[in-house]
Amino acid sequence: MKYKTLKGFQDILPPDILIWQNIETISRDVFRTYGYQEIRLPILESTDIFVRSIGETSDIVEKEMYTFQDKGGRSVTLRPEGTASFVRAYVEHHLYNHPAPQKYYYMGPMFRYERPQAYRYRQFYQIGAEAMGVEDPKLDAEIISMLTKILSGIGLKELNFELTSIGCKNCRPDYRDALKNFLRDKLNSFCSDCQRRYDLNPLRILDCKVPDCISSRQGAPQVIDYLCADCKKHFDGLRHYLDILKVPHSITPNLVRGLDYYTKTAFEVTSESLGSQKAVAAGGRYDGLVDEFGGPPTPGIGFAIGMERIIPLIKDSMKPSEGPDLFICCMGQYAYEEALALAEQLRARRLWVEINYDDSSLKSQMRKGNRIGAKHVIVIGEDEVRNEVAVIKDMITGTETQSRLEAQELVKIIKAGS
RNA sequence: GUGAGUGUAGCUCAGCCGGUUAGAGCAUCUGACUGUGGCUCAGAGGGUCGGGGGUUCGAAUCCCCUCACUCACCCCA
Repeated sequence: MKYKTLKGFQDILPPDILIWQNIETISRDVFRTYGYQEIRLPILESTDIFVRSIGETSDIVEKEMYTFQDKGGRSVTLRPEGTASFVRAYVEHHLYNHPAPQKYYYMGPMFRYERPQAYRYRQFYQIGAEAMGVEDPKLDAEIISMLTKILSGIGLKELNFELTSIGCKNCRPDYRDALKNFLRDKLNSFCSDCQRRYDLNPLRILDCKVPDCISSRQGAPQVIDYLCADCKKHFDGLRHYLDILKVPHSITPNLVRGLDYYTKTAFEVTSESLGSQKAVAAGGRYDGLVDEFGGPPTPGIGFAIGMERIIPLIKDSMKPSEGPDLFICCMGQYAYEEALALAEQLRARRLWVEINYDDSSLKSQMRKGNRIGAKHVIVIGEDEVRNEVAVIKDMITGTETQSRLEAQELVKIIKAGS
């Protein structure tokens, strides 16, 4: 094969595309009821937008970005995630001048140059939401509740909802120090990855799956115990409101986020039936990011759902089957002329109509009507054209009904049958 | 970037101790049934056996290299 998609990229074809559309429709409907409006952002941005927000030492920036020079010599990057672009747009269009909270959602592709594996692609799709301008945990609870509504609306079951607070720029350094102090003298009992993480991102040691590391980190200090008064109050408030909204959740203190901009609330939704890449959605609060982009200090919170992660979970239950409302079999030249015109009239009445295009036998045409899943088939030949009457066959029940060769009556029969 | 596994028809796979023209099921198309689908039967089309090199009289099969895919690590939606 000469040409094929790039590694980690994929075509999405029918009938799978119907599942995608279905998920998008359900999501839009939930967003609408919570007052979230769609925003469409460019896929390509200036590189420093991501470097500044995601963090220079994060894995995404260090090794996963699709970065290149455009013809003007500028460094540009295919977006690896949505929030940075969104905040850029929020500041650029002075959206902070509108009444808070400002609520937006987006859906579209993201790009990360990673080694592909199960449920992980280099171009992957996210449905994301961002809410700006409210610091109160009531908003956190609401957006999290909305996320669970979307996921359950899509039909996902048995998900784990993990929640924590990772503090703010005031209390997180204290925790980081406490953790490093705890780890310092027992570092050689950790794996080589963890020893590297010690300087780079010590919080991630808490997430390591190596058994020795798990036992060695027993008794390590937890973020939650180091939250400042403000962060603690926020976190307690969030848990209270989540209880009121009956959003089931578990506290996972060592939940680690890969992006530098998160503050306070961080959460992740996972599925055990996925394999190694099991996060289906994740998000958190980013109260310093607008500031960072040159806007007025504005709190924000958001999440993103990974399309490729949720589709395998619902593929079996969401099996769309579609076929034409009517397939027209034609015998002879006059019949084709009649059929073409008739098809147009029926399509104008919102029916999906297919006609046969070659002079194959009636049997072969019927077979085709059946194969493509037509709900009804009509045969038009010389007699039918002359008498303006034809037999329309219901392909599910097999019953035949006589009808005048005329759009209105045909529509009535077809709609009654389906 | 690291490690392991797999590459034969559109799809799922058999064939692999080397041996005539590379198979099956499903799918597609046609016919049996000259104007009525599904079931059945018959037939047809569709392959550089991932690519290159080597061993050999002879390679899908054995050896080397390479590419692609998959899974896992790292990390993440």
